Amino acid sequence: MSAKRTPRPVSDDERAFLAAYDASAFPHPSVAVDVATLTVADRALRVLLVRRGEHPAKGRWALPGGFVGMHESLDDAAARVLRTKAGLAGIFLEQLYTFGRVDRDPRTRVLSVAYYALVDAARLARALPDTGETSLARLEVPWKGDAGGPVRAKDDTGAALPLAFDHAEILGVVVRRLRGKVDYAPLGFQLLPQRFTLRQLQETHEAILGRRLNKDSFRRSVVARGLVAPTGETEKDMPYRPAELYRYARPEGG
Amino acid sequence: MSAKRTPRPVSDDERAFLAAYDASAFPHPSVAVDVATLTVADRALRVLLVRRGEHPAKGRWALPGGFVGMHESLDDAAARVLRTKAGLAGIFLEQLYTFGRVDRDPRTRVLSVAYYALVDAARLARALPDTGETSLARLEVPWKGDAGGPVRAKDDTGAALPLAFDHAEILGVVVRRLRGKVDYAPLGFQLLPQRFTLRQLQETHEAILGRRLNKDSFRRSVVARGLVAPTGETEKDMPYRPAELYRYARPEGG
DNA sequence: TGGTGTTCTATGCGTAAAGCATATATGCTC
DNA sequence: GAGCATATATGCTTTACGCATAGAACACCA
Repeated sequence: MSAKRTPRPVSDDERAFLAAYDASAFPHPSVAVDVATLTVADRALRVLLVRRGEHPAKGRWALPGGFVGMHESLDDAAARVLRTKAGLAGIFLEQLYTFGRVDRDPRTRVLSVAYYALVDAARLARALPDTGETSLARLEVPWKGDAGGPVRAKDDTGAALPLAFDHAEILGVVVRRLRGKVDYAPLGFQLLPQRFTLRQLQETHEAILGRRLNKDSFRRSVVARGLVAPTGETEKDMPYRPAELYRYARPEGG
Repeated sequence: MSAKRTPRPVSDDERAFLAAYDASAFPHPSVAVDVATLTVADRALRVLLVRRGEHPAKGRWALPGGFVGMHESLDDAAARVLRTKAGLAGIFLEQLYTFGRVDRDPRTRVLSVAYYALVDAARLARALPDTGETSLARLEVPWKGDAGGPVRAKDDTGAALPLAFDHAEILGVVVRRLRGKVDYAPLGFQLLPQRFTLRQLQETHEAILGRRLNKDSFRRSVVARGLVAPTGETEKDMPYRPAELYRYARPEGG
């Protein structure tokens, strides 16, 4: 979304209008960004949650978030949240949806512009201090067509984590978005290290989609579309035949 | 997005926090909604624009919009704009994307939550008074892959209409969204009257996609997926063999 | 009244892709 | 070197898509 600013001639008339404009003439909702940082580990889709130490919803689990400053763009605000609250920078980050129910925050009217980020599991594990105040929750979303609705996040013991605000709804939207995009957008590569096997890529897609895929069809489709390029290397220390390592290849014109 | 509000137990501790909370502690961006109302006429995708009578961007063409009130949801605000500025109610309306560049409005920091609405051309023509202050601009968007970027809106003489703010960018996003969704979401039906011929449906899809489709494949795919049901009626007063009229049929489980 | 023109609708066929099964290859362990 | 688990390659079947052809329905016109 990096659009160039196109300077526009401003008349004296308009200049006078702008000088007289009172931005605080009537109250506006507050605006926050919330970032769902996703990864795939143990064949499951996971999301980074932080335990809230402050009111409201103190003690519950929530997506990292923060209010939007007056002089930063939405994309910049989301990147700032991701950097300061998860220690991650330079990874895939895209706007998801804006949640605007009137009573979604008990403090006051707060809109949430939700973003989602994709990282490979190893990098996320390195970035995260294991303080107990963060969790990499499993997202288990049955297929059930397009119905959607909120999602349950579980820790590794299988216990459901209580989520703050409408964050369960946000997670439902993000999973459906990923499922819709994974077939044509290079999402899986963002969830893997630079070199990966085709099996890893397939398992990543399966974790997103919540269902198994046909092995041969998946491999043929991926290589026929030129999405991946072989590196010549193979994985190491496998107790069976090692697979070739591939890398992401932009399909023509990168 | 009609999520049920789930009441949550509130502790005395939290009650005290909420009572002391100062919502105006620091400045927030203003929030507006802008609605792109789309239809298909003369085999072309068209969007409803209004000429701005006030600063800023006075005299330029813009999407109908308005600020979000403190006590209305985003969806409600978009429906209100659509009702009061275009005289339309009860039609397809969905959130598109939120635009948050810092300098996108010269007055002050204004975020725009963009929505798009779909109507059939006859209904839109009935709702619109022909005052010269509104325009049903053609959207001509070449295919050029996924690159995107701003879009040009033209009136029926082919003259380009100058757009206010970043509304050309919004139109670019909405066209790409429609192109991505039309294959699997029931968008075309929203742009047609209740009864329509398969040819009309195909031309609607072609207008959205900006390219021609294969007639036989389109018909087979649509009927095989059970998206449409024949009504038994046929069109009338055609100078050639009239086609059967169909209606939208929810694919299983409606 | 019957021919002409245009579009609708149905059918068949060749190609491409997807799903599925089978066979061979490779590297580790014992 | 035998056994094992997985990778990789090949072939077959089913399904969808693009394209061409043929008959059907209606208005128009001589």
